[in-house]
This record gives sequence, structure tokens and C-alpha cells, in this order.
Amino acid sequence: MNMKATSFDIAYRAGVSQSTVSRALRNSPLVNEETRLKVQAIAKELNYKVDKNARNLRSQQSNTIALLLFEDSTSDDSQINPFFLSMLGSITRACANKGYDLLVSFQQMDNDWHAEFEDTNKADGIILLGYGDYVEYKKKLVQLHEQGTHFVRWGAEVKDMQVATLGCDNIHGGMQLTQHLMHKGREHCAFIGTASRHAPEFNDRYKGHVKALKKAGKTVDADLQVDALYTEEAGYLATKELLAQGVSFDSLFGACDLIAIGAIRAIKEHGLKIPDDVAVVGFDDIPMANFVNPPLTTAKQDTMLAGKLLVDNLLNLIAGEEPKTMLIPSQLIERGSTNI
Amino acid sequence: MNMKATSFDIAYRAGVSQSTVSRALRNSPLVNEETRLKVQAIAKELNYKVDKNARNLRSQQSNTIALLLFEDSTSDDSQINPFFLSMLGSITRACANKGYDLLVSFQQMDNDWHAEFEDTNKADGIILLGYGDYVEYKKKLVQLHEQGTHFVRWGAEVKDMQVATLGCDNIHGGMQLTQHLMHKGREHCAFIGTASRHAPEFNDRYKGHVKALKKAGKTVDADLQVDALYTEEAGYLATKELLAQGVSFDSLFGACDLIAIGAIRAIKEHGLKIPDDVAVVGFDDIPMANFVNPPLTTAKQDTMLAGKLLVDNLLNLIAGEEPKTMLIPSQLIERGSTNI
DNA sequence: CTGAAAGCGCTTACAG
DNA sequence: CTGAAAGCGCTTACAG
Repeated sequence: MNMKATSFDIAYRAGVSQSTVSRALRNSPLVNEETRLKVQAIAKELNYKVDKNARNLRSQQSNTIALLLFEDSTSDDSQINPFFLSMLGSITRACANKGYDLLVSFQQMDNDWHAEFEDTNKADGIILLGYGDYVEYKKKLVQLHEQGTHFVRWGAEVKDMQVATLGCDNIHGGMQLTQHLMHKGREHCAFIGTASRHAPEFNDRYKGHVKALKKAGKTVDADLQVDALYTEEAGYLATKELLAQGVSFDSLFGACDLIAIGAIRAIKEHGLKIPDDVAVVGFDDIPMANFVNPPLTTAKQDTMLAGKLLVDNLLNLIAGEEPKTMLIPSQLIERGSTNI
Repeated sequence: MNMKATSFDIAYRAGVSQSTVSRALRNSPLVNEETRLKVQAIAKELNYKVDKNARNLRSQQSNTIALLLFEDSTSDDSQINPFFLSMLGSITRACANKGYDLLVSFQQMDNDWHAEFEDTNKADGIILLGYGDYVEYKKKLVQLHEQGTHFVRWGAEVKDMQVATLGCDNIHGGMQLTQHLMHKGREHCAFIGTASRHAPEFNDRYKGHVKALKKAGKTVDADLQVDALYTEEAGYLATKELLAQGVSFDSLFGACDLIAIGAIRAIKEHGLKIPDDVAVVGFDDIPMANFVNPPLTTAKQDTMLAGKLLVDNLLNLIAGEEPKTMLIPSQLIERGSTNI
């Protein structure tokens, strides 16, 4: 390998100034067509590539977005919720479409966030993704906000704060699922998922669930709600506990697919049939949902759209627009876990 | 927001030169302890962050690794093989542990790769991950190699080329799975997976399969091998075709879990029982494997280890060591799809 | 242990 | 349309 070519090398060969090279390569209208073509030809020949560090340093922007994917340290260390993985895929694509690079970083919720990408001029803005302790989380949001960092987040709305948030319409989605269960003639629906501060999304889904019950004139039975974090194991254990208590129910709402999948395992182990004895629904529509037995009825979140909107929103924010908050509707996907 | 602080601001307040600030912040032994502490305190107070563009431009390295995740355009546009997603997770973690940032980029195999991260000084090296057309792929490898790019790849070995490759011991894994099936008394094993140029990994697994058969003194029946790409749908269709042809088999080896899961669907639809009529094995141990019905026996690839080794290898390569090629053993995970 | 100075490779007013 | 020059914010020989 010989040395990397610089714009000066090109300038020398083209017999023009380095400034002109810079302009020609950026397709500036200020430069003569002929000159431009000559310069570009030489650049290609020398396999010249702009040094991004130099460009970014000079122009004070990076054309890069950072994605912070955070998790509770409660989750085991190798598995990321497939839903977020799917979001990651769509965000990567959306960035590529806009000509932005994506810096990905996993963070433990309880650590100091390594969120200096923007401070550090490595990124123009940040996308936040993940579940985790809400109180801890909010502290960090406030901090980011005070530093003037450009960021958008995925999730439930944060109260008392003006942050650009994109999320699924969890309340409506929860309502829809519970109505679906009632429509199938189910009377007693268990809800597995934390109402704690760890996943506000789950809480919204629960609200939707309650709303549907009330709307139908049913009473809400507190015994039927059991806390659980966002893992298959948590769903399994919570459901097992519920079954052990002898509470009776003919349907179960897992606050996310992973929980629902764990619930299915517990229900089957207990000797009950799905959907005959217990109909089950989840939330997210992760790839697995279609492959469990029986396939899981769920509320699909449109990750492709979500990724695109997150990126669009962030770029708008960077461009100086007001932070926008939006809800994306979920879509009911009926499968075997609720269809006799 | 007031202006971002620079090292000059700190120098001014600390009453030292900017050079000393730079040294102090990098914990250079050249600087007096007292001075260092003072400088660091002021830096913290001003919420100072090193400008990475300036640092990288000056020091000519980026402390960033780029991950190129490529796919055939044949696969549908939203789904990435969960196995690669899992690799992505472990690579991110491994990078973080080494203090490197990770730039992620999805690429269509047939496009010109946007692999200029290193040329462009945005990354010190590149990790390649994915399935795809081998011929196309090799062309690009040669190109990267000629450009002197530092990269390591995940996959089967590439012939006639000295590239740092890390992969699963697919031949041994394939052998192990087939031996497991024979051990369970299965006589006629179908193999679903392309022997074409699209996934050399699959070909190695097939080789292992054949090796096991030969070792046991069995004949290899060409009718029992059907090509399929690496999707659930492809596995489903290939198995359906095999069943339609009336070829008889009592076991089936899917070249990856996704294929095996598709095969399970086809077999069930055909009215056969798993594992009673047909025992099924896959490869990878993606999260789904444990949730299909029945749970899938498979060869687990250790993605945590793989991610760590890929990153370690790349950093060694960047540091000037020789490219190393290694195989990671897979581990047989027995589940219901082969256990009566 | 510290400082003055050069320079990484660009972009972009400024002047023509 | 083009060029000379300044400067983005650092790191690091060099000299003391």
C-alpha cells in the first residue's frame, strides 16, 4: 500500500488548486464542468476518499447518528429483546437511505451512559431505544436535554418533558387485544407484565386492557394482574405463580411476546390447552410469535415505519425543527393462540 | 447552550498551556500529578469532551470498527437472520469492552459495497458478516484486500486467499448432528440446504453430514438433498417439494434453524408427526429454536465467543499481526425434535 | 515536567 | 469560475 491520496495530490495532477479539488468533489456549482470531470476522474484513478475526520472537523458535523440501545442489567447478558433487534435493523436501513452512518452502542441502564457521541462530535444526534428503569432513565434524559443534545426516543411518553418521542399506540393496542379476547367469548383475562417503573409501555398496554374491560361493563380483577419483566423466563415464572394460586382465567394477555411465550410454556406444563382452556395474546409480533405452538395472536408494531420515522424526526430536530411526538398504531394479528 | 469548551478554554482557566491540558487529559505520565488533577477537575466542570474528529484527524486512527452486514437481495427486506442479529449483539459488546465504537452498515450483496469506512478514516477496520453469493462476494474480498483494508470475516474458509476468517466448525457440526440422528435409529436423512455458491457454510455442513454417513457405512442418496436458501420459507417449500415427490425419509437436517423450522411446518402440514415419523435437526440455535413445536435439536454456535474473537482478531490485525483463521466448535443441543 | 509550534486534511469565506 | 489563506481542535515531536 502506498500512501493514501489527499486532495493536494489530486490538485497537483489536475493542475488546479486544492480548493478547486474540494469543490469539484462536492459537486459545487461554482466549478467549471470540465474541471470538475477532470478532477473527479483523477480522484477515481487515485482511489481517493475524503478523510471524514478532516471534513467533519472542518464542517462541524458528522453525518452520523448514534443509536443507544439500553437494557436493564436484569436481563441475561446475551439476549436482546428481538423486538429491539428488529428496530435496529430498520433504523440502520433508514439511516443508510438518508446517507447517514449509524454508530451502535449497547448500554446498561444503570451505568453512566456513554452518550457522548454528540458532545464528542462523532454523531450529530442520538436515538434512544430500550426498556429499563424509568426513574433512572428519566434522570439521564434530563441530563441529555440540558446538554442540548439532539435526540429522539422510542417508547411511551415521558411526562413533564418536551422530548421527541415516537412510540406505539400501546393503549389502543392493549384495548384492541382485550376486545379481541372478549369477542372470542373470554370472560376472565389475566395480564402478565409489570405495572412498575421498568416498562411504561407495559403500563400503557395494561391501561388499554382495563379500558376495554370497563367499556364492556366488566369489573377489573386485581388478582389477575401479575408483574413480570420483559423476558420469556419472567413470563413463565409469573404465569406459574398465578396458576399455583389457583386463580381461574380463560385468557391471558402477555405485555410483550416474550412474556406471552413464557406464559404459553407455563400453561402447557400445567396441563391446560391453548386456546381451548386459555387463549393467549402478546404484543410486538416478533418473528418467534409465528413459530410458537400455537402461533401467537399479537399486536404487530410496524418496525420499518418506526425506524424511518425515528430517523426522519431526528434529522428534522437537528435541522432545527421542534421536537415532535407521535404514536404509531399497532395491528392485530390473529393466530392460533386465540382461534379455536 | 453556550459554546462547547475546547482544550484552550481549559488551559486558560488552569493557567497552563494547551499541550499540558492535552497531556493531562490523556493521563500522560509526563504531567505533574497536581497539574493533572487540576486540569481534569476544570475539564469536568466545563463538561469538556475531546473532539473526536480533531483527535482522530491528528492521530490518524479512529478507535472505531465498522460492521458490514450483507444479505442477498433474495431475502425479504425486513428480516435479518436472527443468527446474525445475535452476532451483532455480541460484536457490539466485544467492541465496547475494548473501548471501540461500532459503525453498523447493512449492505445488499449485489450493490457496490459502501465499505469505505477505513479509506475514509472513519474506522480502523472492518468486520464482514452475512450470507450471500459466493462469487460476487469473493470479488469484493479481493478488492478489499488489494486496497490494504484491515478486515476479518465470519464464515467458511475462502480458498486461495489469505484472509482472517473466523467460523464455526461446520463440517464437524454437521457430522455430529447426523451421527445423533443415526444414534436415534434414523436410517434415511433428508438434507435441506443449498449446495450452491450462496452459503458455503451450508455446503460444509452437508460435507459433515455425508462424512458421518460414509463413516457409518451408509450410502448417500442424492435424492435426499434439496437446495434451499437460508429462510423459513425456503425450507418450507423445499421440504414440501420433497414430500410431494414421495421420497421417503425418517429424519431431516435443515442447514440452518430457519430452514429446519420451515421444514417442520411442511412436515406437520403433510400430516406427519415429529419426531415420531420424522426427526428434525437444525443449525445455529437461534432463540426461536427453543420455541418451535417440538423444540428443535440443533448445533449451537457460540455467538458470544465468536463476537469476541472477531473483534480481538481484527484489533490484532490492525496492530500488525498476521491474519489468523480459526474454527469454533459447535455444541449439540438435544431437544424434542429428535427425542421420542 | 512544561510550552511554543507544526500539522493532520479538509471546507469555506474572501478576493479577484 | 478559481486561488491563497485561515482555521476546525486536537496530538506530538522538539527544545528547554
